[in-house]
Amino acid sequence: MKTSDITTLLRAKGFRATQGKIALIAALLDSPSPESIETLAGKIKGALDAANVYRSLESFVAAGLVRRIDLGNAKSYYEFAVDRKHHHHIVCTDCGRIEDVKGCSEALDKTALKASTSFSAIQSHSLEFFGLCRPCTKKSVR
Amino acid sequence: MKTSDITTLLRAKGFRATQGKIALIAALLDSPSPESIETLAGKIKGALDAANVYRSLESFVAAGLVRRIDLGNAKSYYEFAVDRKHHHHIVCTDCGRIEDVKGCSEALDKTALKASTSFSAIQSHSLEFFGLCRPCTKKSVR
DNA sequence: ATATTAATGCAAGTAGCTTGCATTAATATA
DNA sequence: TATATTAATGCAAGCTACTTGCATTAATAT
Ligand SMILES: [Mn+2]
Ligand SMILES: [Mn+2]
Ligand SMILES: [Zn+2]
Ligand SMILES: [Zn+2]
Repeated sequence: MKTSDITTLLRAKGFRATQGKIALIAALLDSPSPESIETLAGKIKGALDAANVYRSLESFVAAGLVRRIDLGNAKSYYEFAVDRKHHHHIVCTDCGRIEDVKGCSEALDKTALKASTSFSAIQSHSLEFFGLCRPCTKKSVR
Repeated sequence: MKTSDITTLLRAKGFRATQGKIALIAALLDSPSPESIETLAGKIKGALDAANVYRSLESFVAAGLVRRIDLGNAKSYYEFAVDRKHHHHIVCTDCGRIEDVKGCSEALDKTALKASTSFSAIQSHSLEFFGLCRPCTKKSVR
């Protein structure tokens, strides 16, 4: 995706195409897996200060450009969402590596709702796996 | 579960049966769904100060007495784990109500691991649903 | 009863995130 | 192209959830 496309995307959602927001979207596009705010801030090298990295990411989530991922470790992670379907992740408990787990059984929400006694609708879910990646498995055997 | 049983349980895991730890376990036993630390601290009325509520809960998790649940909202929730199987939760996005979702398809981990290119094992997963409970659905229609 | 040491209370510190506000820069308008 | 408008920004201060250090206390072992 070129800078001009990012500009178009931002304007389509009502944002101004600022240096900071363009750099942030570019950094997210550059990442194959969800990135921490710290990492994203590093990638954009001061194009936005910390407070505005937070502000911009949340505004992107509200606009549907980006997804916030919760990996159970107190930090928020973000991934680009446009034309990228809902999916899940595996996190290595040793080194932190994150891999996409493509796809999602449609039945999950239905089954959970059917089993529920007090809920009338399920809007979303979060499913994250925790395990050991091959490099870390080798390390621990060594 | 009586106080004497809690004492036995704590000692079996190498803990001393202190007033604070007994009160904390009792509070957890009293809760049908995961509780926030703030709520637990309230329930034990000063039997432990805040720092030791954190310390004790984490030591219980390490000992397998308690599970930490992540509901995507920056806080940790805890639920009693002994003789209570792995399961999931639905959270009401409006009022915060939490309900257990019993059971878990064994296939989840297997499917994810099979699809993965760089992981050799999956140890656990977190699956939480977000939706609207009946009372809140009614409220929003009104 | 006494010794040992896990557990505790208190205070200070940290990480991740939020908010207020004056200034700046992106866009709209002339 | 110049000017007006206001979204976006930088900076500073503040907040919440949580952690850590350490002297004291109380649960258990002897
Ligand atoms: Mn992903
Ligand atoms: Mn539960
Ligand atoms: Zn899914
Ligand atoms: Zn499960």
